Amino acid sequence: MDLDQRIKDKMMKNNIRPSMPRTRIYKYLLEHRNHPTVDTIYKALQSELFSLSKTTVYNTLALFTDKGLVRAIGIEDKELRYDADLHTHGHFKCVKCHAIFDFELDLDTINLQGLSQFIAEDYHLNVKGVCRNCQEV
Amino acid sequence: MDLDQRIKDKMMKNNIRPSMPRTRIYKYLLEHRNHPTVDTIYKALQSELFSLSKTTVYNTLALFTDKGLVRAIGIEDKELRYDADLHTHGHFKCVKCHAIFDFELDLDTINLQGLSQFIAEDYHLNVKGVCRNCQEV
DNA sequence: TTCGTTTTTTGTAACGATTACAAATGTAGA
DNA sequence: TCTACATTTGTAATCGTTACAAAAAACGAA
Repeated sequence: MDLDQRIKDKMMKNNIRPSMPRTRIYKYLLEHRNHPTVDTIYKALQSELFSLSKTTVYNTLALFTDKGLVRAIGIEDKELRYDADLHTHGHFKCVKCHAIFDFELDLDTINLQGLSQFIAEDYHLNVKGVCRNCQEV
Repeated sequence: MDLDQRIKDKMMKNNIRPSMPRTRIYKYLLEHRNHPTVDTIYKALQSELFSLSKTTVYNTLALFTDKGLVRAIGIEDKELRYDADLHTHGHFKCVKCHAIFDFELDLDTINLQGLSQFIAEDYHLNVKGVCRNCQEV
């Protein structure tokens, strides 16, 4: 089964009608793991979806987030970024070059006794600092 | 030494001139650990600082954050919240009542091998879910 | 103290990401 | 095809935040 078909199946399984903008946006997120912003996605897809509206990108990402297809990551910027990678991982933001990196994270190793009173649904570990490249300068 | 004096000392130690708005804002943060927003602080202090400007609150909090007196926490909202509690802890946001809770967190228990390439300066663990009160409904 | 300089505060205007909303378009089923 | 519903679109509004320059306050030297 090819990628486009898998994307459609995934969407239908989550009660999302696989319209053209939606499948393109989801495909873009699957193929670009660099945590794009709404604007990045919008600009990238304009050439293939002539009439695409930015509102559609917003609507679609809100829908995806709601249905659990993607995660919104807000790491100190004012604009949200989106991530189709659902496996547990943290985000590192370099304060010098502003790039965002994924890093491996094993939630099981964390002592989360402090959360015993809560029903936790979603974990976001955001770390800021200096990335490898920027350390050399 | 009384609180006001300790606040002034703390500020001067961090190269922050202890002006009236600054000391009041810092004091407010020390006495209100519920992660207030800029607007909350602004409204609360208006009665005692007649001419206070919202810009001053923004400026002051940016300065405090820069000097390491407070931490800005951005937990999925568009507006930042501020926390004068510098001891390591996580933030839990209830998706039902939108309240934000602190929870104890031992960073040493986390396997952060994935960060070995980076120089980490700042950790933010944000968890979303349902708080104790909202579970009962 | 007084003058001149620097820092801080203030108010207004601008910015930018996001949302509201209603019209237009597309889609599915009878 | 017709009808009902879902989706997309464009524009306008919202709202937290920032830019900026003027006003006010604090400081240091003479």
